[in-house]
Amino acid sequence: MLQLQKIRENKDAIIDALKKRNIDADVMLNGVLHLDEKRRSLQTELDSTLAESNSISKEIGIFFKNGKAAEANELKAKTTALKEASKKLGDDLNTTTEELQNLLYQIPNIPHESVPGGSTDEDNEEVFREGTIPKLIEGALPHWELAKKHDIIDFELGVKITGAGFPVYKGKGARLQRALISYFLDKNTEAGYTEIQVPHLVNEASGYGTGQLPDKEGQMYHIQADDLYLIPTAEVPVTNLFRDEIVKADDFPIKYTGYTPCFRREAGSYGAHVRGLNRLHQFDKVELVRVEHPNNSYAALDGMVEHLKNILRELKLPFRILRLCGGDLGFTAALTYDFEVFSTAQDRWLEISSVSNFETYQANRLKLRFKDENGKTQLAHTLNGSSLALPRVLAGILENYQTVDGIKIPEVLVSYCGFDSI
RNA sequence: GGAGAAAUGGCAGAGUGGUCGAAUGCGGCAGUCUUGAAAACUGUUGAGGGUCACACCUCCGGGGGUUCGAAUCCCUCUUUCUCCGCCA
Repeated sequence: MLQLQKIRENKDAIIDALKKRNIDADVMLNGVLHLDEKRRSLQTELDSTLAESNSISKEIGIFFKNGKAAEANELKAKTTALKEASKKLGDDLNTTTEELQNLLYQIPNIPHESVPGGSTDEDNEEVFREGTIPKLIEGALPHWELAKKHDIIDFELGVKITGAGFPVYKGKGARLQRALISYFLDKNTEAGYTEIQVPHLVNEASGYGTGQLPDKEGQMYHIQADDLYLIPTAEVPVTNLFRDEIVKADDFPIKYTGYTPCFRREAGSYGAHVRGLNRLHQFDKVELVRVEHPNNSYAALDGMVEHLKNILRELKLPFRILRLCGGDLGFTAALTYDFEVFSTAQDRWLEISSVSNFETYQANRLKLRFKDENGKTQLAHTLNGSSLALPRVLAGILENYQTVDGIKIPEVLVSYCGFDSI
């Protein structure tokens, strides 16, 4: 959520910046300013009404104490009108505040100045590429064929017990999954991230805190009986640990990593691009979350990018990094880098990580603040990134590492797997 | 799931209808003393709205109510604790 004060001060600059997202925010922002003005004038009016009735109440108290009931009762009569007025003003104020809030929820984050214009993923800007794309053996297979051939992932079995998009990992497939999770967590904790295990279900307030609600209402699984949501990413529970918190400036950098399954309804997905592991309703992911001082958040983002590069180098997977264009940028992000691994057998790039700086956008909703050098409280910056999303890394490994003698396991994973080929 | 108790500032904990945004202690910060530190002493120390700055307003788990006036009384929800039941 954007800060009201910034909208008041920089309306035109914000409208301009939001054009990168291909939206015309003119009407929305004017609506915000109008409601804000209305809210403040109602607040002022209510405050003075309350101030008056407060002081009368005090006088009444004093009269009663001194045994002057007549005078007290005379004053009581005066408060009736004030009470009615403050009730009405209070109701109006609440309505206006709610309208204002709802409007603010609809305005996405301001893209960072480095975000390129554009509307689709084709307009994303490639900023880095590394690794050689391997020449595949004769008759190389896509991962869903390999999974079947070696009986390591069973998609049909998942359909039977749950539905499409819920695969069952078996034998070496399951073990490889577990190996990847351990390997990622180890790399992250070595880099100073604290490992954490969090609930996989969150309440509504957490959904609003990180911005999945109301923007992505239909994309989360919702358990109606208990009004809880299955997490679409560990970002939600981990970042919400800091909801309504005021941290100390010395606490920075705050760095967490956690493994969770992720649940996504993916309503509206279809076609060849969702085959196999490419798009699932349930998948595993190891996540990085950081809370940073505003002065340091972009350095932190760069640090996360470098960290992920190292992991992909160790896995020896060819990858590239994209800076997302305005049209492809997530609702809450100011700047996002996507990491993609090249899937040789599918001849396409697969997104395996998304690393973002949200600046104060999430913090404003979360009320995540810190005391700065002058003892003033101000909003912190939040960041997160996948390190990494399992299924597509798995797909990349299966496809890129296939040989005539089976699938080789990347060297760094052998000790985690306990075998070197499938 | 059943019965009872409770929820107050960073923490502990007082406060049962009126000068209570809240005693006191601890912690934090600043200062005095000290070569320095510790101890001791002094001061200071919640959040949000509003204002150029004050004033002023709101917040004692959430929501609603009673009252001129609510941390305090009533209703409701949530959470925690104790006991019982069930259980990985």
